[in-house]
Amino acid sequence: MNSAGPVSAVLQSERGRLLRSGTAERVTEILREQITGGLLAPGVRLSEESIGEALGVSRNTLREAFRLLSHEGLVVHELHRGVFVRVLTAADVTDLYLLRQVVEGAAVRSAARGELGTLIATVEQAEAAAAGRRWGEVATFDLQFHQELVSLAGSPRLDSLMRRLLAELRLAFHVMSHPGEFHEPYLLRNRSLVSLLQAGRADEAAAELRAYLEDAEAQLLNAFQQRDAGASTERKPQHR
Amino acid sequence: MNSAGPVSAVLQSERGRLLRSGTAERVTEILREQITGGLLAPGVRLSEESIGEALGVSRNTLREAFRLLSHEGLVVHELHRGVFVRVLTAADVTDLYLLRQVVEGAAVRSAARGELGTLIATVEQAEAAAAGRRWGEVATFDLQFHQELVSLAGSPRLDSLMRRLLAELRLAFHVMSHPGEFHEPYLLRNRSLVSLLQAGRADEAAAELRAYLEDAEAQLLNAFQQRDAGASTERKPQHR
DNA sequence: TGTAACCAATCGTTGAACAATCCTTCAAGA
DNA sequence: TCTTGAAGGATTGTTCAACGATTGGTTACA
Repeated sequence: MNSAGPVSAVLQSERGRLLRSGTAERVTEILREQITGGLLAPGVRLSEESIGEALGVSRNTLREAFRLLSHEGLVVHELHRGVFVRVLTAADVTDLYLLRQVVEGAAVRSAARGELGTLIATVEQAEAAAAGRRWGEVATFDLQFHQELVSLAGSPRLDSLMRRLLAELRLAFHVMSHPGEFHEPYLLRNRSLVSLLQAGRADEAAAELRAYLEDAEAQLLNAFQQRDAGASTERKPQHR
Repeated sequence: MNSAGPVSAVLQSERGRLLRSGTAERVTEILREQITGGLLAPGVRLSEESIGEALGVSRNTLREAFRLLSHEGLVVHELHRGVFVRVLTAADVTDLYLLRQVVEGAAVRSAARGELGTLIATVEQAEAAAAGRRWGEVATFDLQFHQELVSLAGSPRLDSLMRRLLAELRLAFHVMSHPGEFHEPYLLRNRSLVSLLQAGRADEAAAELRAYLEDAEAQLLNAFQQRDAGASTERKPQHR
């Protein structure tokens, strides 16, 4: 029983890194990265044969990965037709932002007595990236900021929910002409959000967050309206 | 265009049931039912060979189903060891109820202007089941009530989140001696919750819900403490 | 022009095979 | 007695090949 000392505790935290493996999981990660990164555009069909060959895995293993991605909402599985990178609708955006309001709102309320150090660091990284006009990083750090905000709640399930939520949201970002720059104006608001939290003004922080999300949603929906308006004139059959 | 009447709407809602097929999905449903129903007890190992043979599906198909259940948190997948029905900890219960507070709290706030008809019907079905001492049905209708409460928010993602949440929660119920009767005292509170919503007293409804969930969580945690206390004396190796 | 029949491509599922890993057992040694 | 180490069997991880089922497109025909 004395073996359950600090050594054991440290090792236990590392255990996950050892056990986690599995080709299917790794394939899932790769595909998720490609999809959220925009390399696999929404609407594209993911053929079992071609992708399996490209990654050097068998169809069965690939199918396990597809099932996971389908469960996360990043791809859509249509029977006997294959899996397609999901094409989000305006309704999806609305739904995603409703969820963000709920999740991040709850996180902010419980973040008053949290450790804000990592949050501040991320804000500064984002600002540095914006100063250097590295828009890709700006987007990454912006999303990371909100992920860390939720993690202050200390709930594993809220964390993974937020992670999936943001992954889906990245699908939506790709409809815009300049997805990276989209995030830039919100860095100031991230900064002020942290300031309010530091000052312990939780109510104001919640209000600021709500307005933040409403604005971002409106801006995204606007981009979607432009896309849908153009879709009727241009010929751009996603599929079906 | 006149064909897009009520008939079309009904058929469209049923379309999913037609298109959805796939052995893996059906296997997933069966296993999920068995697990949440308690027939496959927490800690039990799900052997690929035996279950595959019992259901008459191949190992590959079964593994796809396992991946989905693992993603839902109903089973735990350990590399090269197999999948096990999840054994929840007290921390899991706390986390699940934190999520319920967030999700159902948000739902109640947006339920004031909702249609409460189905909600009332479910309460009455639960009360009838309780009068007949059909505890299994009481539990089912109680959970259905909360599912319908969330569905008032009109968010597909919130719906599926709540569905998975309740499925996991059922895992926790099985640690109690009389899982069915556990729900009975809460039927009164479901009823009063609806009454408050009908009266448009949203704030009081939210407060009632919060207290409701706090009580249920405490009761569940109590059952878990009893289990963990007994586990140290009895020899009851779940696995490992 | 429209419809029916055909055909190629792909998915859905199965079964078998082999490697990798884990668990159990048992024996050897301190 | 306790720990360590070495088989051995059992189960999972992954691949491969096969065949039926479904889909989408193309051709032939009325």
